[in-house]
Amino acid sequence: MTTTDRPDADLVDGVLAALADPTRRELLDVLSGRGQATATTIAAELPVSRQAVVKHLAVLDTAGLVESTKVGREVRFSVRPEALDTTARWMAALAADWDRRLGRIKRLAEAAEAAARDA
Amino acid sequence: MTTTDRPDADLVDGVLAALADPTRRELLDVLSGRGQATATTIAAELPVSRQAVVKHLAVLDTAGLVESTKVGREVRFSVRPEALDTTARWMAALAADWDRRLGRIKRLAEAAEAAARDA
DNA sequence: CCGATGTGCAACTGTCATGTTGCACACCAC
DNA sequence: GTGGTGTGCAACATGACAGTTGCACATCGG
Repeated sequence: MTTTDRPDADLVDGVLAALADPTRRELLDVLSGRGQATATTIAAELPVSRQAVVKHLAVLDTAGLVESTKVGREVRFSVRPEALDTTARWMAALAADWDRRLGRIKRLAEAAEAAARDA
Repeated sequence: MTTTDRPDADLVDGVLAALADPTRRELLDVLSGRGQATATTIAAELPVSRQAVVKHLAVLDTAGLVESTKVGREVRFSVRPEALDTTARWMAALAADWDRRLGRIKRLAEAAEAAARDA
């Protein structure tokens, strides 16, 4: 069960890449707090230009972390938890996998030590 | 409960930044499979040089995802699940938070619609 | 129709991370 | 000691990305 074998590898890849940027995480905080917001609105609360926000939102959209709706001449964005949830589960499974393997290694080491004692 | 308020913000930041790189994730797969490995050993299984692996391991070490032990003239690395587990929990909590807020927004919207119907 | 506001697109710059190569140094076995 | 193997350090090229600015286009209110 390696990382790349999992079917949602692409999804996880996108989410991790998106969340790696602190500005994007802050942006998501603002957005999740408002429920709905446009790029212009969000930019007013962040130390970056509107265009920077637009680009970040594009990345987040590709990653499936936000969705957009056109209302008249403005585009309202909102948060989408599914991809985040999937990635969280992936990560928890990976951590459990590491734990399992470490336990196995440890048992093997102990067995080898016991064998060495007997020799 | 915003993202940056959480006490392990630095830890999460490091882990996310580290896991954002596909090569590092592949490296971690190799390492978790072997239990123990040196930079040279890992580089033999990846399409990058030993020096590249060394740099990646440095990042992973800073993020708390691996630990190193000097044995003679070689440095053996192994995986460390704690930081990964913490980040997984952080992410699950964030997803739950988004869900909660979306539910609240939805209820407010329905209430507003009902009020508009009455008017 | 017309000014105002919001959005989309494109070019440009600076910066940072990845990956490489070359060399010096430390350690193990014989 | 000596050759081989493993590691550390430094300089360098390069590619990706964040962020900015400027301008064109669409849309709403009066």
